[in-house]
Amino acid sequence: MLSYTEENYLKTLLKISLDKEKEEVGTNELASLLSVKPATANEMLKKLKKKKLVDYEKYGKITLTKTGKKNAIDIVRKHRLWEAFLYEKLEFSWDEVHEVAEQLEHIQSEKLIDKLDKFLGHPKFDPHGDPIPNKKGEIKIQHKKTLAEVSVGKSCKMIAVKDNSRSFLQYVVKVGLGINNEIKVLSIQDYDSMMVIEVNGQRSSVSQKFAENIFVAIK
Amino acid sequence: MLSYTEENYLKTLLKISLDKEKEEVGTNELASLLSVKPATANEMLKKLKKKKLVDYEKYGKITLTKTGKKNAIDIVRKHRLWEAFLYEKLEFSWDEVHEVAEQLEHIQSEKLIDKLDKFLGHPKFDPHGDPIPNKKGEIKIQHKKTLAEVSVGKSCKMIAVKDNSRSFLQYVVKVGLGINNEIKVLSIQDYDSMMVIEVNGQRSSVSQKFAENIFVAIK
DNA sequence: TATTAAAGTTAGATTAACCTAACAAATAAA
DNA sequence: TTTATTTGTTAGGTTAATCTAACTTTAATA
Repeated sequence: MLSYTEENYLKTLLKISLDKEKEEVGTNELASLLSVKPATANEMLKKLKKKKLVDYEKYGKITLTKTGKKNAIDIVRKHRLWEAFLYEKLEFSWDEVHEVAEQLEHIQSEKLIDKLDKFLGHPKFDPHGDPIPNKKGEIKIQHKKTLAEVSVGKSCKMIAVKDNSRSFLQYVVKVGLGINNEIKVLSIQDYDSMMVIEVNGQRSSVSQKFAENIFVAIK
Repeated sequence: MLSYTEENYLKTLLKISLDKEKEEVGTNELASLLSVKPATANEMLKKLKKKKLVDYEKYGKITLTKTGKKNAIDIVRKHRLWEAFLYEKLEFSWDEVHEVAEQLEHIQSEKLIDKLDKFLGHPKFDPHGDPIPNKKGEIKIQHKKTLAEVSVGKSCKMIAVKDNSRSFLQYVVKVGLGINNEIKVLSIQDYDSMMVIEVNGQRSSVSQKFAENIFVAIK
């Protein structure tokens, strides 16, 4: 049985390795994502190594073992199923679900998750458009493009967000964006790559940083 | 903000004071209900006193303060709402809901509970027949009789159970009993108060201890 | 390549929640 | 009312997860 804390370390390690193809998981980055000091993360890594959940040598690379990864994926599955529940059944807004799911993902009951999955009709994506792993731990990987890669004059459909932070999501809402919305790229500024986009008739100017955090399907 | 552990102490203190009218909450009993040693409970009591959640003097009585009680009731509210959810929406059986709700009751999100309450249609009772406190912390107290108080030849309706342990609940199910079932008391043994009861045509012999843990409404 | 900067590690301390063992107070029994 | 038993408390120790400060290794840069 894993502690709440151990689960969070595994989850974060998985997130780093998925988010960035570069695969370079470092103690400092891990620590900063978990809001702890590097020394703390280092200690936990030793503990997780002893438990055979990560492969790790002093000053070396950090990778999840097969077991570690399965555990991490299970947590992600729980997180996303809860998000779907909050959004679809309890009328939570898009940018509110993450925080509560951070707590719910640690509830220990296989039966609960199976039943929840069934209750929701076996959803494939969470409210942010991220795929929900199945019980076996398989994830449908969709190699997604970001809004930043769309060229002037083209249209696309928003399918997910990269950043799940509340501040970002609220910004997204403010621009009038949501999952499945059509986005038209009206212009791109050469100098700083600012984009003017149109969503449901609403025009907005967005930064490159913003555009890089919106996943889209190009028509 | 209360820790998981502190919440459990408050909840248990409330349970003791409600279950038994005698009101004698002792360190040992508290400790045993929480599966910790008396020394541990004692330490926590000092901590809760400092936080003004319990009133307590050395060797004296333990009582919840107003704040402590409100906190405890909020946890009970969450617990029972989650039980109702598990039972009604996720098809958990009657005897399975308690354990999972023990975890879910600690999720911190007022909005979540409000939404859940609404989603369930503001239920007044949990699957065991226990009243769900409202948001203000008010509980509909139903001074309930137990099956042990029913006399021979009389009929009654089961409305709740006193003991929420899995073993007891499974026994209840085995006897063919459930909330709202009609029970007829066919005979009571003078010597040891064993009862023969009939439920949906099924006759069973039950001990006094069993009968004392079934709450009923007498017709 | 030698030096500096960044990243990672170790040592020693702290806090919450728990323990055992010894002691003190209150209550019940003789 | 004195003694024995139960109940409650204190002291000192453990573990998980955190910290700061000092140190070491690796990587970057001059």
